[in-house]
Amino acid sequence: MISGEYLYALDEKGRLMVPARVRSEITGNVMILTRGVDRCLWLFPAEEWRQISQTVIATMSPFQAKARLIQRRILAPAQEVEIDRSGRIAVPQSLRQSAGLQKDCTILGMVKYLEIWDAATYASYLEEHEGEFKEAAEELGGAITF
Amino acid sequence: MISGEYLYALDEKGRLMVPARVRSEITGNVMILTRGVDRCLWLFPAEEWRQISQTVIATMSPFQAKARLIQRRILAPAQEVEIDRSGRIAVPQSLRQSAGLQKDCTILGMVKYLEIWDAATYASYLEEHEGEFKEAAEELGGAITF
DNA sequence: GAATTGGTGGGAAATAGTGGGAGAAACTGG
DNA sequence: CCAGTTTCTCCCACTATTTCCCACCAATTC
Repeated sequence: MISGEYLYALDEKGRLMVPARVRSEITGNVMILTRGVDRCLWLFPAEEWRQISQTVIATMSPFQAKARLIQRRILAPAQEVEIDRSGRIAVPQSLRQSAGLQKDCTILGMVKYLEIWDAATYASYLEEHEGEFKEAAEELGGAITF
Repeated sequence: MISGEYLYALDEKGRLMVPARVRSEITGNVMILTRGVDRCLWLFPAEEWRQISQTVIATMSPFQAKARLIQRRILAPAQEVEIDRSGRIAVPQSLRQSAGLQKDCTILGMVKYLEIWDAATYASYLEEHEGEFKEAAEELGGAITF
């Protein structure tokens, strides 16, 4: 169960901390980094990624346009990254660029995976979508009570 | 499992790097290069190509127009290319032209094969299809949950 | 305040990528 | 069929990047 909201800075070699809390929850020191659906990166524990990518691949043919699109946008950018002795990963140039990562990054625990956002981008995303969030909350309200 | 998104430049002799990560995943130093379905080239490990082309051929008759078309468009342009000691392939003029490769090329790992795009062409492809991608992702949501 | 854990920076070796030279092969015109 | 020219292929040398490791600083705990 990965959660928490963290702030770390990319260093000059493009490395980023994986929160200690998260490191202690996963097995091994290899994770999978790929583009997320919004302007962020997704960081998966290897096993979670295996399951998701298998599910996606199983429904895909290179001869169908939609399948190619999903594959190019989610599966293709995926790279294995190794957590070094200090608990950091190297974020490849291409991924840094696609999520617009500058220096400060917000890392979000999304239960089964992590999201990596440029801190400023994430702040404005939250602001812009606050209204939409409240609508979504209303909808859920019908199904969920405490 | 070939993945990753890479940026390399065609040099003046028309040569292009095969990413080191990919080279370490395949056996031998011969690959098959052909035209892809969108404005890109497909680069297959020899063994994968053998399987795919066999499958395609098996379902094709030279007496059917569609079959001839697929064969002309995908099978016919295929060429063996050799990876040199520095890890590059020479991209033949005709294929370079058909994918509109200028200088900077984006290479995509598509699990079983690679795609080679002109970097600018690929960037605009992604932009143009981002909306469509998000719709497709919503649909996937039905199939994939945690 | 000493010891442990978490985070940052940077040096050095290994690996990856780039450019270009030289010989081989292919093409062209006489 | 041959000589001149161009293109291709193979290989090597240089440069840039990445990776690995260690030292240090900060924060927390005992």
